[in-house]
Amino acid sequence: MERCVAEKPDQPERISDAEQAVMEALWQRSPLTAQEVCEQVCGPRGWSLNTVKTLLSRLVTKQAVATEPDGKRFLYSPKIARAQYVGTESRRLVDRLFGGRAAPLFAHLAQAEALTPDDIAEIEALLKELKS
Amino acid sequence: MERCVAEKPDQPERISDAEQAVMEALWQRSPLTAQEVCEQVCGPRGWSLNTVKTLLSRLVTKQAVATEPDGKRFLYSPKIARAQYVGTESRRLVDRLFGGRAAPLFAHLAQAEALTPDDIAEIEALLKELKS
DNA sequence: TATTCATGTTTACAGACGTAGTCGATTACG
DNA sequence: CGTAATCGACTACGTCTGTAAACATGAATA
Repeated sequence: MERCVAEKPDQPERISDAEQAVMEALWQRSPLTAQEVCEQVCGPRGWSLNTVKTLLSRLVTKQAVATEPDGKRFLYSPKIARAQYVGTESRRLVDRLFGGRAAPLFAHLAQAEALTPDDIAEIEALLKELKS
Repeated sequence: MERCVAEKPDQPERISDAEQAVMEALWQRSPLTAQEVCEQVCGPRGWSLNTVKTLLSRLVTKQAVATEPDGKRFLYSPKIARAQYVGTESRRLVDRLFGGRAAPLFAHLAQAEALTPDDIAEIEALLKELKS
């Protein structure tokens, strides 16, 4: 009887810090096996393959990555785009810290000398484009 | 013998989401009693006074708020400035998501129509100032 | 075929977090 | 003085995270 199992607009489960590292690997290239993901991240983070496998399955549960069987193993690929992730995360920050307005964030970055002259130039260019 | 107990540059403990709500109250006005903090936040978040008290003590442990005894109760005040908190948090985001460069964050916000014309005007003004 | 290897699945476990109840001391009130 | 209200301290407990070990299973190999 297929009773409505799909609850669509399930706001995407948060992706944790460690999980993000795995996502980054997949966003860079995919599909990958757990092994291959490990090759990308185990070194830098000092993780074991097991850790990566755990993170991958959690990400599958969270619907953030998809699996496709390939012989005895799985190939993993991201199911959400990096841009989307970046979007919700930065929005979260802007909401939490700046009452939802982006200008104060910008002001803060500027003040905190977090903006290099290059950044500033780049942003100016963007602004010009926005106004056209 | 005073064996180096002070470990100074103890990178400031993360402040959680719920804890931040308490901090916001204290940043707005301080010192406050637990009671008063609750008056600010319990309503909106549907918390009990106990919850606030727990959060306050966790914040004290984290060295994020200071206590000053006042008769039988305590007065709480922030020990870290909001600007500092905002600073580390936004830096975290920029690092995690944009490889530490602020321009891409800006670009993203712009693209995601998260920038109102007002924002844009404001940012232009800021830029002008930065360049002077 | 018996063993080893690779791989996904299950279980583990400590620490952080959200949310709050309980306890013990102090104070205020009747 | 006895009792209720207040307040901080301690305890609780389920979930999420970081990090992995143990297990099951099928494939490769000796």
